Amino acid sequence: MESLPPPAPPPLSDAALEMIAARFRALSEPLRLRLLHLLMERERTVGQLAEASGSGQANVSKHLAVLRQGGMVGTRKQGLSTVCFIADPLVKQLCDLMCHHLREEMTSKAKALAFDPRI
Amino acid sequence: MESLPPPAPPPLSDAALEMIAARFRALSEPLRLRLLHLLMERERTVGQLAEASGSGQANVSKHLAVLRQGGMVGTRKQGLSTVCFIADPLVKQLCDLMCHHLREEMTSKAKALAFDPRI
DNA sequence: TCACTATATTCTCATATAGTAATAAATCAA
DNA sequence: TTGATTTATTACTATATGAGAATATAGTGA
Repeated sequence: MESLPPPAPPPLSDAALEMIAARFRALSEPLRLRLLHLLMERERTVGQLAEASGSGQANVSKHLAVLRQGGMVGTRKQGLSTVCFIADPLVKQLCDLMCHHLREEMTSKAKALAFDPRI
Repeated sequence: MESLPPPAPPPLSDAALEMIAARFRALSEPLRLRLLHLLMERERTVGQLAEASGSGQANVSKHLAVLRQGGMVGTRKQGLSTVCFIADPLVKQLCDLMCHHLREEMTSKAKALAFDPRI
């Protein structure tokens, strides 16, 4: 069983690390996070995402391809349009965790500033 | 309380998205994940991480700088050495979640293959 | 069939990043 | 001080990636 120190993490092959890294990489672009955020609200077509995000159609389409390949976004054809939706609820958990991470760091930095407010 | 549709996500500024993306980006490299994985086992010096990861010293040092800047790894000087450690337990949660995400996709793909084992 | 529309793809360019080698900086021992 | 050791930094190269323009593809309707 586990002894006192941190439970030993399971071994991880290079291939597994590469796959995990690829998924984090899919979440490492602001525009892709913006698209995911918009999709958490409701399903949208590619065109709607382009307009709502303020980015070009080609660019949005390419970023959506990355998210689709990462298993985070799904699509279905509806007439001419491509309707996009969040395919994996884990995406929201990941982003929430990261937001929490960020918030913690910001508040700790704010505290540090409060101790020395000469800037 | 919550109504039926997905709870509306809070608004997110471009600046916030950029910061979140930067943190995911820090986790988007296989070598950095390898370093984190080694550090989950126990604290290690830069040199130990270089040897254990099989990468060069300069490269490991640069990747550690990224992880430190992302608030994921902390360091302290101990004589000549720099001892590195996981600074934020959230890192493990994030990686566990992503592993889970990956595992789900793999098993679903495996099932898909099992339905048509002609390859 | 012929436009028209929505999306995907390709091409090109600029920028970012990983890796390595060389070097600088800091610490310890003799 | 001199020399050895550990880490950080810099310079360089190769590759990856984001953005936009142009084009291709496919569905829709006249």
